Amino acid sequence: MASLKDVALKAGVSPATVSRVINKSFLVEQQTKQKVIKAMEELGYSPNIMAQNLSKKENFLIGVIIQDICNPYFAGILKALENEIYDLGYNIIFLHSDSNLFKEKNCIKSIMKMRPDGIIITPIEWNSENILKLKNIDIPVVILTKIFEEFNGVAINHKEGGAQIARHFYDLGYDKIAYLGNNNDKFQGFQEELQFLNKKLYSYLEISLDKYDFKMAKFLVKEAIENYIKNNKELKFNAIFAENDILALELISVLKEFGKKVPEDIAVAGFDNSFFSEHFGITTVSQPINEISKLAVKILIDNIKNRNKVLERIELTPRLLPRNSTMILK
Amino acid sequence: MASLKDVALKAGVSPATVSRVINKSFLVEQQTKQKVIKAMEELGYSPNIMAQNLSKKENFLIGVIIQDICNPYFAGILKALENEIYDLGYNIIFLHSDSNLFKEKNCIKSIMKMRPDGIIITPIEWNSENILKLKNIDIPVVILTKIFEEFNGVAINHKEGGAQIARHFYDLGYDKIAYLGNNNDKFQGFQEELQFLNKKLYSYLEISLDKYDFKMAKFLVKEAIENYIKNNKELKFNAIFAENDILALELISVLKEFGKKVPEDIAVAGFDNSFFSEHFGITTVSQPINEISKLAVKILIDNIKNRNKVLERIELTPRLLPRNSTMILK
DNA sequence: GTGAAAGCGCTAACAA
DNA sequence: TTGTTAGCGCTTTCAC
Repeated sequence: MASLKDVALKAGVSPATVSRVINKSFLVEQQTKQKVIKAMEELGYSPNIMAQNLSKKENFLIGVIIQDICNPYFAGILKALENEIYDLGYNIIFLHSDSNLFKEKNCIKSIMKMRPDGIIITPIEWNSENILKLKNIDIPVVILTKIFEEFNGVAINHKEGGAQIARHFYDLGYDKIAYLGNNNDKFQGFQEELQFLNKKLYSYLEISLDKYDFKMAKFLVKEAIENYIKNNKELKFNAIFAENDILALELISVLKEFGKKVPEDIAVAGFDNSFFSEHFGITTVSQPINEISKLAVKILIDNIKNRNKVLERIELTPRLLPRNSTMILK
Repeated sequence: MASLKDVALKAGVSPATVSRVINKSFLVEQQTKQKVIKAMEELGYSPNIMAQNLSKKENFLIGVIIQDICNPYFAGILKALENEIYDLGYNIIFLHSDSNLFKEKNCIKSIMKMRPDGIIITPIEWNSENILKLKNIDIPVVILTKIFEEFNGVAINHKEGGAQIARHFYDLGYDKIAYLGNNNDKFQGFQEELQFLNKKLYSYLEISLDKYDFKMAKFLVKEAIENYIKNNKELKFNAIFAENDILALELISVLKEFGKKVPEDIAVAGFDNSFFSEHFGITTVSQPINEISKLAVKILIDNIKNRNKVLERIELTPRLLPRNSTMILK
């Protein structure tokens, strides 16, 4: 593969001039520029970005680590981030942690090797070792979809989202209210609001974190329901909040398998407003993906350009989208 | 950020020794190795991959360009590719062309700058300029989900997939058969099989390629249906093949809006077996994503290790999955 | 088993 | 406006 030196030789100029044509072409005379461009084309020259970055301070690279690219919600975030980032002239290094803490660790390691100007990450776990490690690096980091004490972050208020579902169930008169998922902020907000309304959580169907994976959702849901039935003989709750739309989707099919009608027998609500939830009429809480992404990039770039900025933690308000899975439409 | 030199200084050894610890640690004595490792940890050292790659010939980087990451089908491919590639000790540079030829061009440009050892791409268009440009590079390329004359490639036989849908409609007795999508191999196979069965395509609802984007699917489908109605007064076909599951999904809701029942009034079939199609009971054609990805990586690595190999073009057989959207289940 | 030195492909002073 | 030179952080001969 042709190098800058080859181009210089072919064009009969110095390497520096070729470099100028690439980076600050306004500094070079029209005529020489044309010679150089011609040589580049003839050689099919493409600058070696590794070498470029080695000799520059800023390399216009932003690392993005996404948790589960098969989840349309995260795919949407990545796409929104891309749009923002490219517009600003930066490039993205995307890495996929695949909801796996070990892989996430490797993602962070890999990204650090590339010396990005900044990092945006949707972390798998609250306060995992992986994230703590990010505290001690000298590269700006923005955490997405979760808020951490000592990091920049953009997220919706998950507690409020959970609370919205609780109020929704309450308003509709459901009295045996369950939760399916992990013990997280959504769950906390859900539970606190129930308490505030003088209700108690009727059942907690746990999905253990370390096994959680998009492809396994169906299996996990089934397992959770079967466990519940083993312990309680039958499905006794009449409303259930699943921590995300994928779980909700799977839950609805599993409930059907067990002869339950949704929402007549059991109401189901999800979270995220993934693209399919509208089609399925799943009641959910919408996250403003574009706004989140836009803010994340803004904060990151601010931090890159202007170090030692104070941390920014922005919480956006989620919005309940009531649909058929909790309400019988007339 | 600490450099190899800093580590060498701190450990009291030469840079070369530090490099050996990183790459060929068996060549260095236990004791020195420990000193070096300690220094690396204390400095939080992480090798600069840009510099590493600059001085190596092979850099264990594979570029992957995906067409539409928000489409679960492509997200699944990316994930499957990742698993294969990481297992072999390579890293992935993922780029997203977003079903946009201009962006695809930039993706290719960017990837070339990184000097990957190989490239895997799901191209947007048959024979676009972008793809033709890949012919003249000295890096192995594997094309996914489409088969091109002069490239390595892995795909299902799309014509056969289309034909399967045609036979399915025929077997079920549908007589007014339509197609929604682009003029591609699926469509060709679909149409040819209809002809073979002495049927004619009843209607062709085109979705123009350059506008096609996942997020716009709903809009495009609606537009196509409205156009159809404008020209034909009412929806006259009783079975329709949408070129992928996303279109099929959107189509089903749009048809419902127009008062049609699926499949009683109109049968709908999709393509890809995206994860949601099972839940919706959408008849579809399944693509063996894992097998495709595994083969693609295998071919690519073969080509990397062993240049001047003959081209490999593998076509896998798709499989029809009949579901409720075309058949009334008893 | 280890170090010195050259070089990967590029950019960025500095000089001319 | 252009060329010369040093150097980015690493690997890799070649000596020792």
